[in-house]
Amino acid sequence: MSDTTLLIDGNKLIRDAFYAIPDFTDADGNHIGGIYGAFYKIKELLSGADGQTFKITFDSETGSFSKDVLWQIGKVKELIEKGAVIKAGEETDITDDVKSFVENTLLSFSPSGEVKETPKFKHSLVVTSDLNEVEDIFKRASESERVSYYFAIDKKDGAFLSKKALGLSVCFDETTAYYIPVVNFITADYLGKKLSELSKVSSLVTFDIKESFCFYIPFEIENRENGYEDDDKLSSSPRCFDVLIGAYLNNPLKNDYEIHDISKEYLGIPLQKKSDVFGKTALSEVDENILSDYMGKAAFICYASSPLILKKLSKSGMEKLFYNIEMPLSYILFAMEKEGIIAKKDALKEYGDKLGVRIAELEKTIYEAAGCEFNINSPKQLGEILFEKLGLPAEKKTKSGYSTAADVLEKLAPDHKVVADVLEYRGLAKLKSTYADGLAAFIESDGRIHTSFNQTITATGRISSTEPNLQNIPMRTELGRLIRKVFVPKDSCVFADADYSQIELRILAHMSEDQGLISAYHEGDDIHRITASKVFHVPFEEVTPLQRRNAKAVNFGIVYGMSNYGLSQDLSISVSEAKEYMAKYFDTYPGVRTYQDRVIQEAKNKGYSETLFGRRRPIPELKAGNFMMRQFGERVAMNAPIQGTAADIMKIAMINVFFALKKKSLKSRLILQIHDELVIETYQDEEDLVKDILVKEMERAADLSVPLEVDCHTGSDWYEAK
DNA sequence: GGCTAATGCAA
DNA sequence: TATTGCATTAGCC
Repeated sequence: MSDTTLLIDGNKLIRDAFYAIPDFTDADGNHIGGIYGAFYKIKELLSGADGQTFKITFDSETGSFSKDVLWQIGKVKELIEKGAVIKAGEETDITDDVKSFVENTLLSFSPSGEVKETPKFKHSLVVTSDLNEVEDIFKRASESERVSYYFAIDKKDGAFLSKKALGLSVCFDETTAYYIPVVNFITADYLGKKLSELSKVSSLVTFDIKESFCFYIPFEIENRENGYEDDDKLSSSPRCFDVLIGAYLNNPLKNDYEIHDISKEYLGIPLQKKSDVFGKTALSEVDENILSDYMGKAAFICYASSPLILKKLSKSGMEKLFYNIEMPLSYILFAMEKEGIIAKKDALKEYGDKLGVRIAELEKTIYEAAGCEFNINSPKQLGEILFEKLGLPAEKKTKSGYSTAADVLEKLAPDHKVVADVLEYRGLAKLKSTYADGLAAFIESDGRIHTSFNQTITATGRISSTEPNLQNIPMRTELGRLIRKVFVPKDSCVFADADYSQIELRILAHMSEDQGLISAYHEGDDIHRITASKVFHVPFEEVTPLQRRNAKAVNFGIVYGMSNYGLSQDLSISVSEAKEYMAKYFDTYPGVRTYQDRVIQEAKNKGYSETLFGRRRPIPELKAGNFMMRQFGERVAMNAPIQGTAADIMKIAMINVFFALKKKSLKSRLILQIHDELVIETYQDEEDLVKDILVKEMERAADLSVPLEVDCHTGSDWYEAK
């Protein structure tokens, strides 16, 4: 019997159909090409299999299927169930009933009425590694105003130093994409040189340009010496264009933009996700045809989408933000990643071992107090031990059980030694796993850590840092802060560390135009003390430490759009006291309240908030039905312009500093950015010049109604320099 | 192995 | 019931 049974793998059938035929969407915009294609294929199969039985199954691996495909698989299952003449997973006779069910289902998806065909790739692909042909491709490309390219890059374990180019795709009109594998005479070096030349005469477009800077430097960067300029005079000359950065500025809320997202959003063309095409295979192991096909499509997408992305940027007034800040910054971030920072492996190990000893002691003590061994790192187990076995007073807080968060345990610690021990254990375990052991794993063959600075992640415009995150190295506790001693400059160098003094509050002063706040910044540098003096009506000299601390908390809270409750938690006071502080604050600085009301109203009207430099953050929460969501939206509306403007200013400062170093032909290099702080690995004989550049360029990055102030220190490690 | 929740580090 | 992030561990599927 089995040799006459027609076996159909439903999952594969639908996925293949999804990518094989022109896609259709229904009235709701759902992709249904896979459903249509699958039924079409079934119809074909059945018509040639009279007298046999058939069996359709849906049990093959679906883990790597895209959401669109999975959704369609679900729909097909639903349709089959509804039809009731085919049972999935069971042998079925090919009857007229079955045939007409398939036929009718197919007809219901016919591309008429509410069903419309979506756009598709039109280009043809040319693959060549022939030197003459490649030369010809670049020659013809150089006659085009706009040329897109995309590198196939292999990276071992994400290590920065292991990056290798496998090939390059190029596209300069909508008819053809080229893929040039790296073989023989076509080296990564050669391709880089061709791109460098090309960048003099054509605007180069790609996706995630930071990844390609290790193969070439665009002419506009190579040739540049001046810092940030607030103009658009360069619009007629060739400029690089990163579709990823453009798409991010247009929608900074989207999590990870990938090429298929750009394709879908701007061209309407569905493309398989990179991970669906290549899985976990290293790119160097991938089938050449599959690779070149994907690469060609990537170049085509960059070429075709860039004008649309630019148009949207212009419409939103973000063209200058894009060309004058984000694009040059991208190169600077690359240069910082490439430079990296030395981390002393032995010192890290020693530090970790020391922690390990104390951790083991604490473990023992805690097990004794608990009367049994358990996993202290598991909040579930810890909660059960503390609040059930030992019967401590519990605040049931989390979805899954007791909260064992630090603020809960801190209240119990004075009365219960075991809780104090748990807190100490937690602190040390954190330092060991995340920092001592965690950082050591990222030290590469040059003894340095090369973090990734991500430019297209945050909703507000900040940079983020990953693998490892060098923007959250401990600072507040002495033990944690000691980690910074393992970060050291190379021979003949020191670190210069410069940070803005309260940049966000100064931006608030500027944007709110509150005269009290503005004059406070002209009066002196201890803004918290000044605020305390004004809020509590006491002479500046008589402000108590408590008053200053409270004023500081309010100053910080205001930037986040804080509530009475939030302040009360932060200061461990009652909500009514917190309310009083807030009221006094707003009496002192009435412009701040007016400003907050204004930005909330504007965000409600426009649907987004905006920085001084035109960066937008959409706030859909403001239209939510849920009160809490709307409240959140209001806090975001108050915070985003401030945090975002601070990010803009820092980016401008980085461009100023980078090109000032270059103009003066200094050897010192920017290596870290921590939101309001820059670190330069500084040659000793350049120390004074570098400090001067840092302070001057950061302070002149924006012209506000209050001065921007920068503190700068040097030291022989990061601990000392900060 | 992929995903989420809880936790805690930074500005 | 404070803004923006990222990494780790457990624990579940």
